[in-house]
Amino acid sequence: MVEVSNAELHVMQVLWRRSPQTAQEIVSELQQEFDWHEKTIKTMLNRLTQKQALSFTKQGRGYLYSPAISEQTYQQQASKSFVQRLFSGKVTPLVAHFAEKGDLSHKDIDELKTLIAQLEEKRHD
Amino acid sequence: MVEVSNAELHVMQVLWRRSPQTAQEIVSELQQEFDWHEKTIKTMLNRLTQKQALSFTKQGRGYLYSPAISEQTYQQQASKSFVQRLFSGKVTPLVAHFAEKGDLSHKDIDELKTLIAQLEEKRHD
DNA sequence: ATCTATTGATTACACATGTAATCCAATCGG
DNA sequence: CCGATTGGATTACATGTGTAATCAATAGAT
Repeated sequence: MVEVSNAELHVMQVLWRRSPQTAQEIVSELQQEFDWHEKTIKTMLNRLTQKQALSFTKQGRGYLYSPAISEQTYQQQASKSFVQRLFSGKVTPLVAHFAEKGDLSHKDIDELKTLIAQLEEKRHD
Repeated sequence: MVEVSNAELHVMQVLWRRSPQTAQEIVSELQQEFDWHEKTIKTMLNRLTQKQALSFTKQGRGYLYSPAISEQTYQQQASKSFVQRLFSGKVTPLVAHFAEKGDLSHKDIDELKTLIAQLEEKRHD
């Protein structure tokens, strides 16, 4: 599994939202949200390409960057390993924690309910 | 928030299961599962006490270690920050990923259903 | 009482990460 | 054409982590 660090994840997220983008575009977008130096972001771009989390094509002077792994895939792998580590692979206790702390809105609960209903549907096979 | 590393988490988990325990007991238990040198485990005990994730009381030659943070608390904090990072704080998409990959058993689905039902109950307040 | 084994403390060392600065080649403005 | 700028590559450096080895004090064994 490609290991993306905390800070690097923010870079990935920019490119998951829109790609391909030039370094300069990525830098601008990230600097709206984070107090990162341009050089810092370049370093992360470099490391991410080395890890093959990003790919790029040459465009004039520089590169056009794109994600080399999809957000879906990353989320799935990361979620699975997280839930494995903390909850022995069971996702329900995690949801329960959110519930206990009142971190679930009515909307969240409704969405979960819908999701569960769909799962119950599907399990008739 | 107390930051517990990956390897250190396994040490915490041993003490969450049973505490207090001596270093020797912890080492024995961990070595059943991991190929870690005694010295390695001692280092982790040391770092965890420095981080105040573990506390200890003197007992003869050595220490008796105990968790200084509860598993509940740790799980809650870690879950929240994980879901924040990857899913903007929404837990439903995470569950959906598990669902999609068929990583939810019938039992999991039933448990989730029960949990949701309880939440719906409670929201009449 | 002395030697030895054990325990926590300190030190070690490579790799990852956060956070840049510097270097070098290509490009753009004049 | 030439100097300034820009982009990626390389280097830097502190801190965290995985994985121990060494040190020093103490408790047992003889």
